[in-house]
Amino acid sequence: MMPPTVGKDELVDALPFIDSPDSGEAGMVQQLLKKGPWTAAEDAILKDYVGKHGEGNWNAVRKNSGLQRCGKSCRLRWANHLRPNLKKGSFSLEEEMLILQLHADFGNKWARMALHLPGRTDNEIKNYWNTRIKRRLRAGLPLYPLEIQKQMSVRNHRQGDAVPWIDTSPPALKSFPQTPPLSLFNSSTPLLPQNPFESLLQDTSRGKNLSFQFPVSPVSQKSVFPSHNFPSSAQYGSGNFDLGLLQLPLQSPPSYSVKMELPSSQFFSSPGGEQMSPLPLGNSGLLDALLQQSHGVGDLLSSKCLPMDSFHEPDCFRGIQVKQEAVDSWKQGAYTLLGIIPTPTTAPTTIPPDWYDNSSCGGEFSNGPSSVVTTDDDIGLEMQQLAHDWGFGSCPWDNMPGIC
DNA sequence: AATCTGGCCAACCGCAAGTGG
DNA sequence: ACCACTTGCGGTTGGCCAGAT
Repeated sequence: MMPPTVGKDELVDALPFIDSPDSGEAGMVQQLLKKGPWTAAEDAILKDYVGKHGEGNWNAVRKNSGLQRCGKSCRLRWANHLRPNLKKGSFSLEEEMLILQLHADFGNKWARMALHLPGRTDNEIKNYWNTRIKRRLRAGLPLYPLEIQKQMSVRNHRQGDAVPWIDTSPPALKSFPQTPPLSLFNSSTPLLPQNPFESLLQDTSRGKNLSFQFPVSPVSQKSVFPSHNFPSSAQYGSGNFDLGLLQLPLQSPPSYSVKMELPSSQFFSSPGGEQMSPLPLGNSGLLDALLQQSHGVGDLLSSKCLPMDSFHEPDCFRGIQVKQEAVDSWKQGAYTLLGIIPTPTTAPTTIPPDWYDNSSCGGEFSNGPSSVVTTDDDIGLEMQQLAHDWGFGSCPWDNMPGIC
């Protein structure tokens, strides 16, 4: 195998501060090429040269100007520091927001981003971003403000292409809140005393601590994520159970995930879901979905997909139903919460077959734009057990493609 | 006062694409 | 088509500085 070709400049670059061969001609006089910070004198020489000869042909700069710098170094110095109309100083707020948007659009395409920021260089933008990333990752904050995440989600879903993946790894549990628990089935009490996603709506790009609150069964006082920390449905027991408020640091909401592994019961107030406290529609797909699911329960009841009895206990549900309206918002990039994995404690329930057709075991079932959101990754196994308990010889969905 | 740490930034490095002989 | 060279890009490194310890 032939060794890779190495450009002259790279040879030069590999030998800092020492003599290096010039221009490939054998026996040429060795020239000393300097590295490191540029001096004002060198800048002046480069400026003068480019002023007379224009940009480009950077190796000629070295040859003709007397500068002891390689062509690459000259080009970089000119592009980043000497060329006219360069902006210096910190990025303005507008520039920062534009960078966020551009990064969401392009990813780490610094040069492309720089085209949209007159006077700024790719190196500047890259440095800004890298610094920002480190800072926010350290702080456990999402890289993008919610609004941009939503836009990414919309775009990603429409285009079906990959976008820079946001780490949705489980946030570490920081603390249990002191909020008095709510009774889930106290009809006079809204399920959610406040919009738990309110903080999500804040601009998080400027260092605000981002967190949100999900009501969660105290039985499972471990963590909303990861899902396997949740107890199985049996552990919820029956009848009323209280919700605690679990405060989670949010690294980033899923950008376009169709899988939100949350305890389904947290979203259910009472049969029909009418007591779900109103949440602002349109601020996020998740909010939309929450609204939709609250309606969806009622629709499920009315369509008799599930027996009424199923709704008498919170532990009937292992998933969240969101009706067709949610599909529309999903098509616009909203998070998907569609479908339900019913696990009634008393009777088997027919799951409409078109609700699932692929996806992985338990965690997610989907049907085109729809998706079933489940509470834990073991649901497939649980469902098999339920099928057994319900008297099926085998799990009725065993033969469904993609369902294990 | 000395040391440590993190932020910031300029510059370097390696690779790939483009170009011309 | 091949090769040498140039150019551009994105990742990484290292030095400087300020604030914290």
